[in-house]
Amino acid sequence: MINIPKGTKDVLPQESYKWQYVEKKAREVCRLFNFREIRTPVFEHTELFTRSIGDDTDVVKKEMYTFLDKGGRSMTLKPEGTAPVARSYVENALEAYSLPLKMYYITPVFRYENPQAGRLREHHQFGVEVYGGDNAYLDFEVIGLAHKFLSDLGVTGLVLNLNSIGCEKCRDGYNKALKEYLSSRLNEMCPTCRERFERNPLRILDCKVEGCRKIVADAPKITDYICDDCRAHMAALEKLLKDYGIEYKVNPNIVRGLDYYTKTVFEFVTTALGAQGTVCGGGRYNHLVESVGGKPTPCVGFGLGLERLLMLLDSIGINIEDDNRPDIFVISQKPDYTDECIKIVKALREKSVAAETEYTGRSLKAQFRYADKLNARYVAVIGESELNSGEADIKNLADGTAEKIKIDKIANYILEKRKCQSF
RNA sequence: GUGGGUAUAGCUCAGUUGGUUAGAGCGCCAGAUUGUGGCUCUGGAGGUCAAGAGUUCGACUCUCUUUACUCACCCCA
Repeated sequence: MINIPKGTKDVLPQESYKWQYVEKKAREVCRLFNFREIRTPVFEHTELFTRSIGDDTDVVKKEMYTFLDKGGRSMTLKPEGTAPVARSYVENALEAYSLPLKMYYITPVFRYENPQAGRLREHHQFGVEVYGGDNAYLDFEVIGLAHKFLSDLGVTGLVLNLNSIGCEKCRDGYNKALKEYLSSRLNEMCPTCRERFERNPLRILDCKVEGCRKIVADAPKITDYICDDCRAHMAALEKLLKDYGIEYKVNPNIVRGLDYYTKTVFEFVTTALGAQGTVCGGGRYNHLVESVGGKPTPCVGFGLGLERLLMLLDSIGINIEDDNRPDIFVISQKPDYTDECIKIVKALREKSVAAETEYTGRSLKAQFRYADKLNARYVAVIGESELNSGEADIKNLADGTAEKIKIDKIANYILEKRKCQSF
């Protein structure tokens, strides 16, 4: 017996409709906002990620699925969706199209981590990217898209956390101030924070250890150090969010784990999923394109975890309709009529009616039960009398009513019903 | 990488101080006077009790090891 690899999940036939629904909603909202889909490979040259995400991040240091291909090249399964888009943008000279260029993707991503609630080794992200444009309107466009997507799905209880981590200029100054403040209390802090002090002091702001949190509470705030330009950017974004009624909370402690972020960072967070509450995270990355060899091009985008979103929909109790079901199940009264049933079903399918029948010669009752399990809308029994008269009872399984219809008119009957009941 | 928890039927779980043939509910299959589903009733299939070793006359039950899963830390979606 071979098991599924740790941290991965099958999407089974009885639940795939939920994925299809969410993906369809994502594509719809992207169409409304004029974002076009981009698809990139599942694996890339390892260097793409080390250069863009940053050598020093956890993702690159310990979470990548990296392997040598048969030509001895180092390849990595994509741990996130943004860097491959940047690579493609540069490689295909997408700047030649009108900017800003707005793109989205739905893709699996891979990180070698220990799984837990809301965290997998393979998960799926819906993400959007805007290339070319540094003003807050575009940040707002991206956040607004996420907001509309989530609220169209009926998601409640998410809080939009917002912060600015400044550009490199202000971040340098802030890092200096932060380290100065922390250096005297370093021995009171947890071992990981002591390590972070050298590597990435910003991250200490995010520590959950009680002692560290107390120290961090009085630490200098990034908001006091960001430059006029970054400050104005943040203010403009906040004004837009207020003007359009999108609630948010400024959270000076949110820091993202990928080095390419500048200025705006944001997360949509819930408390309903256990420890992993970030459903959607994103921000601005104005130097990403340069880091993969392109011209300076400001960008903004987000990634949204589909597994976490589905978990959230489930916990809220949002009911998604399963529309993967037959319009009609054609029952063979006796196994003798299987050929006739197959013929009828074929004709129905030609007319765009989803039709199913019995192949294994089961009893009438078993076929009814099966049709019921499949959630078929209608059922027709085909036997001697039907074949003689050319008419069959079309039974509505939901309410048990039936109408006598000519067999060659069944498709019309169902298409007519579909029009009024919109299925 | 580090901690805690769990492992018995397809699923959710019972299983007495160690004792003979390991149970229930749901699901699946089949019947309930021979051409009509859902509800009800009856019957059936389905388990190396995670694996290995040990203690014992005897282990699902006790001990050890391994593995898997799970939750949490770190970090992220």
